[in-house]
Parts: sequence; C-alpha cells; structure tokens
Amino acid sequence: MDSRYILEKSSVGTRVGVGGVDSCRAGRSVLHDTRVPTVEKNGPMPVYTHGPVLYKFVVDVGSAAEVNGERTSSKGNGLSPGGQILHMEKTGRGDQKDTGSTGILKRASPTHCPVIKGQLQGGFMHLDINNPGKQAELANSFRAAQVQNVPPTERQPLPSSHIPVPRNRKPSGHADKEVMAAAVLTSLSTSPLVLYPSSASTVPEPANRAWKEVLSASYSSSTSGNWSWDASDQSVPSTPSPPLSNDTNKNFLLSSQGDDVSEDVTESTHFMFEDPIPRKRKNSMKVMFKCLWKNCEKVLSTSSGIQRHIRTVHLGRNSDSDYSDGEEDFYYSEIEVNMDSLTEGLSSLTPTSPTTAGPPPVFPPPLTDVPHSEHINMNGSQSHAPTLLSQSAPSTLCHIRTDHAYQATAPVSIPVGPELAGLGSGNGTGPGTRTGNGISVSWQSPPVIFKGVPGPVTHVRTVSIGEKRQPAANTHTTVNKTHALITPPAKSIPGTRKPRGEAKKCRKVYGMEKRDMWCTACRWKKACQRFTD
DNA sequence: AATGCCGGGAG
DNA sequence: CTCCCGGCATT
Repeated sequence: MDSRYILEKSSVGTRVGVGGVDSCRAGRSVLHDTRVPTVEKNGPMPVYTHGPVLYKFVVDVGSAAEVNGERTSSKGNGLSPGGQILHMEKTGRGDQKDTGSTGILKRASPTHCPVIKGQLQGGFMHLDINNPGKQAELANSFRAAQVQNVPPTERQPLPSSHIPVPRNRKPSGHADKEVMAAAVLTSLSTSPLVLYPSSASTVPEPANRAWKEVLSASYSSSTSGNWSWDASDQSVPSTPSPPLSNDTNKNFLLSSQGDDVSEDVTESTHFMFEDPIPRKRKNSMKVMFKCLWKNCEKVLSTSSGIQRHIRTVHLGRNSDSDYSDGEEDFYYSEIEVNMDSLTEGLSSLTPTSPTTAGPPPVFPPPLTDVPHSEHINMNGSQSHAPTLLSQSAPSTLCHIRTDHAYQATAPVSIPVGPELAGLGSGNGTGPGTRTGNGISVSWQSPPVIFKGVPGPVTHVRTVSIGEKRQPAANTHTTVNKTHALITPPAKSIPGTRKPRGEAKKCRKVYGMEKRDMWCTACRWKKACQRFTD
C-alpha cells in the first residue's frame, strides 16, 4: 500500500531503483529513465524499498531540516503515520517548485528524468551503484546537488569518472546512512588520488596513471573507469607478488601448468587468504582479460598476466622487469566468463584444486586490503577495471567455500601428509571435543583420514564421528589403515569387533551416578571420546 | 554381571 | 543432527 503510494508520488524514485537492479544484470544499460512506466509495473517491492530512501534523501538534501529530524527514524512505513509522510511530500513538492530540491533535480538529470521530483536524488544513489555507464553523469549531477547542500568544506571541484557506492545498499537506510553515503560520494568524487593510495596499497603507481585508466575506460565499453574501485578491490601488482607467505600454497599448487593458469591459481589463493570472511558476491562470472592488440586474441585470467603479455609480446619490453608504466592498460579489455565452466576446466587440470583454491584449511591470516575492497567495491560483476589492480574476478573464484577447498584438498594430500592429519587431530583430539565440534571436514572425510593418518588421531576422529570404529589398539591402527584400503568390507562384517579398549571409560571413571559427567559418546552408548585407548 | 559401543530409531 | 537405547561382544 504505502509503497504504491510512494510510487505514485515518486515515479522517478521507483524507476531508479528498478533500473539499478536491472543494471546489475544488464551491466550497462544507459537509459533507465525512459522506462519509468515499466518499472512501475514491476511491482511494489522495488518501489517500496526505494521509495523511502528517496524520500529521505530529499529531506536531507531538501530544505526541511525539521522534517529531517522526525523522518530519520520512520522508515518503510513512514507513510502510514500519515502526518509525517504527507508532510514530507508536501515539503518536497513545495521545495521543488521553488527551492533547493527542485533546482537540484533539474540540474541533476534533466536529460535522464523527464519526471521531476525530489525523490530523484535517492534514485541517483542507486543508479550510481549499479550502473557504471551512467555513473559519471549521475555522479556529476549528484555532486552538483551536493554542492548546494554540503558545507563548503566538503565541496571540491574534482570530477571523477564515477562514484563508487556499495551496491545493494539497503534502501531503507536511515538518514545517517544516507548522509554517510553522500559524504562518501563527495569525498570520493573529490579526490580519487587520495583514495588511491590507501585502497591500492599494493601498487604504488604514478598518479597520472589514474588518468590513463580513465582514458582506457573510455575506449572499452566494458570499463567504466573504475580505477579507484578496482584498485581497492584486491590487487596484484604487475608483478605477481603473493602477500601470502604460505608455503602451503606452493604445496597445494602443483604448479605444472601454464603460466597463466598457475598464476591465476596463485592469485585466487591469495585472495582467499586475504579474505577470511565469506563474501556474498558469489557470481559465477569471472573476469578475463583479453588482449586487444590487433590480431592478438590472447585471453588471460589476470590483468597482470595480460599486462605482462602485452608488455613482452607487443611492447617488446623485458618480461622479467616488473616495470610497468601502465601502458599495457590500453591494450586489453576485460571480458566476463562463466565461472562454472572455467572452474571445471581448472579442476580438470588440477585435481588438487578443483575449486581453484587448493590451499589448505589453514586459516587465513586476515589481510589488509580486504576491508577496503569490501567497502568500496560494488560488486564482482561490476568491477571492470582496466587496471592490473582488478583481480577481483579471480578472487571470486576463490570464494568458493573454504570448507570445500579443504575437502577437496584433503584427499590429495592425505597420502602424503601427516601434517594434515595433525591438523585434523587438532579438531577432534580434545577430550572436550565432541560431536559438537564444528570442523565438518574432519568428520566428513574420515575415509581420507584412515588412509593417511597415524593412529591416535584417526582414532579420535573415528570415534567422535560415531563411525564404525575399530577397537584395534594403537599399534594396529596403522596397519588397519593400510588394510582399510584393501579390505574395507571387513568393517561391515558383523563378527569383527575390535577388542575393547583398556582405558577406563567414562562409565567406569565416573560411575553411573555421575552420568552427566560422561562424555556424550558414552552417554549415548557410543565409543568413548574422552578416554581413547 | 559389568562394560563398551555398534546399529538403529525417534524427534 | 542429537539423543537414546536394544543388544551383542568383551572383560
């Protein structure tokens, strides 16, 4: 209901919101504006969501300070209270006609939106987020608006090619959020260069590079001059320099593959480590880099790779020198490739890292860049950067469940690595460790463990799992494992029961009276977890 | 008989 | 899953 109301009142806002959504998929549709009607049809949801935001925006931007105060808190339902919303609208309109908002609007998007309403502002925000193409324009207009309402201190002339806003912002955001957003926008648009260093910590580059990138952006439709973004979004300098000191990496990356591939893997791995937090951007698209040099159709998975390629092959520079003046940027573009298929390909190449993330479970040392990209980056699909900085794509790859990576890795390393076993043991060994213990991996991959892991560990694990466990003594364990490979069916044979462990179990130790002190397994009449043989 | 715990079943 | 428990093998 309310939403509709809003819709009607502010078709623009609605449209914008939807447009944003669309753009996500479409990538860069430029004319949302025209679609106003369509959008409206789209249904209340989007409208609803965006409506309020827009509103607030207006308020913030607009003249009504008083309203602002009240407004802030009232969100989606703001309309219902009636007084408030209505009030707002009135205010908005009123303003439109003569003061700030109107002016802003007009300036903001005369071209884009035939329909003019205060809400427009909000719309911009969203649009910006999703539509790189328009971003520049919008950004400008928005900025213009900002200038009017932002304290002199904040306004600065520097134009930016686009305004990065975390996409999928909650439209329902509170006033402060909006303000924040505005602030961010402002600051961003203001001083890209400033932003640069912080976000693109990895790559110290000449400032002028930014310009180059912008330029390059223009030549490639896919790029929208996201320099700053991608920079932030995890980056690998022209020189592949793994911030990860992981030897593990190496271990798991049986690098017997082409340069590109291995590199890719490395990077992804790298990313993975960088990002302990599972990300939401799980798009199945991977960004690849295609050489635009005439007659050269080389496609690489990493910007650094492609750059190197260009540098060496086309520019005739020394391949081993890391030096890059960014010129390569002009000669390649990004293309999106379906991740799934890609992954498959990879996996076929390397059984070790089906997920591309071969690396071990060891937990990811949080890395510095991560947060940055997190905030600034809009979205995987969106990040098209001409820069070598944009490694986001590969990273996406890595996102694939760390857990899985584990599991995938496990089988391979098992035969070889007692280390892993050790790792596993950590999980299951503790007396306290019961079924509760989260490490699903260890539980789920018992077979694996059997093969490679030495005694005690195996034991514990098995026990905790509740799997049929073989009562064999430690000494035997090893043997058993070996056998396990050969004669697994033995287990299933009912007659075969391992001799009872000598150790006192919970029952014996605590007695029936203190049954609650038993380990869970014992309580459940399962193999004791606490006192292993 | 007391224990230990596998196999199953219920919620 | 988690919790229980019948029932069998061992001690």
